[in-house]
Amino acid sequence: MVYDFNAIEPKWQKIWEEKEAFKAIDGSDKKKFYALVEFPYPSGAGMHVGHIKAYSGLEVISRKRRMEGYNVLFPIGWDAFGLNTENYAIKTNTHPRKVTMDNVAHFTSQLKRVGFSFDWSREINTTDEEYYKWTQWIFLKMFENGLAFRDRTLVNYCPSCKVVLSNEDSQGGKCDVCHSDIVQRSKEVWYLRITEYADKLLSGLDEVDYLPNIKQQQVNWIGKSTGAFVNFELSGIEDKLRIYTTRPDTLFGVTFMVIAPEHPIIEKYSDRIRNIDDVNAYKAECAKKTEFERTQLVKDKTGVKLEGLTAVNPVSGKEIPIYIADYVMMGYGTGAIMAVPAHDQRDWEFAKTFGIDIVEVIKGGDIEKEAYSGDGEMVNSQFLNGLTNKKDSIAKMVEFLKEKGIGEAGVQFKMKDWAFNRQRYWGEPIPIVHCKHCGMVPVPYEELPLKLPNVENFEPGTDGESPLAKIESFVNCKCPKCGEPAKRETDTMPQWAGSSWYFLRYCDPHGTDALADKEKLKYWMPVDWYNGGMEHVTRHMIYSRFWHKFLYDIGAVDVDEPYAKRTAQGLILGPDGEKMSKSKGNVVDPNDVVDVYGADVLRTYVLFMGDYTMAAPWSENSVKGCRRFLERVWGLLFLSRNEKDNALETNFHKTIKKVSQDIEQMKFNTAIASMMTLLNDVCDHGSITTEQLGIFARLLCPFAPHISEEIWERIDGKGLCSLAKWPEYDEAKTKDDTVTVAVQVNGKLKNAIAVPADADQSVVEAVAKADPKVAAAIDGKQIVKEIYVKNKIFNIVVR
RNA sequence: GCGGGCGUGGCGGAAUUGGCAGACGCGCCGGACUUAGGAUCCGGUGGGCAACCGUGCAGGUUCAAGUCCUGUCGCCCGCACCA
Repeated sequence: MVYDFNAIEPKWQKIWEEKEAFKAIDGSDKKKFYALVEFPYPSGAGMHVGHIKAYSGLEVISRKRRMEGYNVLFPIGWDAFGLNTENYAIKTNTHPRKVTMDNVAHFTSQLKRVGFSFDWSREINTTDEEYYKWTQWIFLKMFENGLAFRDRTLVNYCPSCKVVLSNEDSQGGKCDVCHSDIVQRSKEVWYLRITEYADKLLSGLDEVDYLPNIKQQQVNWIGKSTGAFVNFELSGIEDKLRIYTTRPDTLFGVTFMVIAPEHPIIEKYSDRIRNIDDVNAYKAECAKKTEFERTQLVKDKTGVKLEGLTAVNPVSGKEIPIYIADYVMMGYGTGAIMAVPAHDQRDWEFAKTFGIDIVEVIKGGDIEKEAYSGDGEMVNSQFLNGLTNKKDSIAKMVEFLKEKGIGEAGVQFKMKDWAFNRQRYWGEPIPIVHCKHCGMVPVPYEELPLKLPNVENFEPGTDGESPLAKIESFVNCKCPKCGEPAKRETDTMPQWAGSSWYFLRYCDPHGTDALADKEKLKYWMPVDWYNGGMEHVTRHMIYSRFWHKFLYDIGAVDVDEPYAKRTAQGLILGPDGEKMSKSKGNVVDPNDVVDVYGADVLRTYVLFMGDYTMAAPWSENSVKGCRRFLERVWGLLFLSRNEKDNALETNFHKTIKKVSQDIEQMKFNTAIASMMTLLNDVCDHGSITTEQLGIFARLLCPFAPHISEEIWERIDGKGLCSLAKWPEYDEAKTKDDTVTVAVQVNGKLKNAIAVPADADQSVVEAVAKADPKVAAAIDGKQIVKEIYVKNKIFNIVVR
């Protein structure tokens, strides 16, 4: 009988929904398990199979946990604010809210067809007023605590999207949304002081179980470095030039200073700088380039010497020149460096270009050829001379600097504060009022949510001005503090705001008194297992950990790290091996696969196609292989049923063990492979017991739940297969009675022999030597050594 | 330049972490059943007639190496003049 997925899959999806089979129960006595997948951004393109793979991992684990008796929270929602929706809305002249609703409907139908075991009763949407009320609430708390502030600096600006982007959103100098080149411009915008949490974000990694590469990437992004700040005196001026260095021990080798073109000291002492015209010309040239260009194009060192402004090396007392050069960035450290050409390649190149002295202070390299950055004996460094350990020499120098009051130890982070703003319509309004008398005044908590006005024209302004600025009724308001006429902030929050706390809302999606009820949070948090894409590791993952740590500090949540465990799936590449993209036309729509093969085949294939954490190309032929597998599983129902036969007992116990263990390690491909092997064994054997069929259905259920339910029902399994008890194995019964032992002579395989399991060496030896091939190989030779690894290998070394 | 990862049949990928390389699937070859097969079932399938040779390449350690060590080449991802 043919397996009709078109009838069976919707049947079970309906039953699960009616029975609320996957509903998470707040405060249940059962052990809780909170599985989180990254909620999708409902774009107009719909889901592609990559989404299905991303959710299928924890789908399998959640289903297994339920069968193991856990109270599982496996929620889903919509990260629906954002530029893509808004751009699409503008293009099609539809309101973003309408676009969002349509996209959510489309995504929902796609997800439901696949049969994911989400608790749909907890569905959330970041654009709901009752949701973004709390996003605004958190923002106000940050404002109250000095973590949200405005500043005028150079910002990353996307001329195409017409918005300011954070560092995280403009990685590689490209806009994350439209991939246009980023330009830098000076603008006053909102920031979140994430750098204040840099150390906590770093040390928190010690207590969580993230895949090592995920941790490493966050460590690199945070980019902590330890070193020292040193204040250099300027000849004839009271002011000091403050620098940051990781190698204060090389201070005796400093022969010049370099400051960033934007360094304020230039303007301050412009009357002293004799060649100020040249300097300004250089500055102007640098300003034309983006920071990206300045850093990306590693080319010849350029710069201009400041005539009339010099510094003094605080340890040698020598007067040294100051240059401006674009290889020093205003955005890192103090925007000024002490240059040690002998031991820093960039400084070395600069010194060579400008004919500056190169003084060796660490022995070990050839500083004529290149800078030497390795370890070695300190020379030309007075009280450091003779030290060979970097740690010692740094410590000694820092101590000296501190004693003399010219410097102190310090740390720097590569991570910068989070530019938290969009000059766009489709985002959470920032709940701040600008008052002439009172300055920036927060919208009172009881007035939240500050609703996004419903307007016809939401096109962005021409010069980085938010569309909200055009809406008089929104902009003009009364100051909450003094009551005088005031103006509302018109920037909205960036894409990442709503997703920075959504996992908390799932714990209490309909609560009205707090972002989530304290008791419910206590029960569900932290997230036990979070899976998502590598592309979010240095964006969403960092942002949400930051918000959560802040909420912990103000007592809104009880644990400081939100995610106990984090894994990441690999991409699904197109059939051509390229990354799936609309422009390449290699995107596979899950609906098309479900239409032809059914949901179970799709689910099984995305997990069978390769290592879950690695990229793998889509292959329609391999999809067919999974269909064949499931159809043969279906055939088990019609195989002869011999209830007394336990010939395959070992095979079943082995498979239960393998599947159980592999799922925990996300080795879904080998879990499925072992079920295929078992199926082959059963088919070869020609009969199965009802109990065994029940075991098979339950093992398969997390992967292919529809067919499993149907089989379960037809063999009169009790209740839903999805909630039936996960099969257990008996370790003793996973062992075969006889095992094959490979026999080698001098490490070369001669034959394989069958011996009783756990046989002694004497037994194996006797059987091995009786084997003709082995006997021939050792005939007339002297046996030097015999190595026996139980149940595996017997190696005879002869001479 | 820094950080992370990968390299195994025609293809996707396995290999209990040092113990029979190529599980499982795809594809391919042969056969059966068929009016038909791009359906299904059965058998075969790393290379070589063979001894043997085979995990990017070259060494090394070991009774034994895809796995460990040294060197080297290639590819992918992230960050990038970070002082």
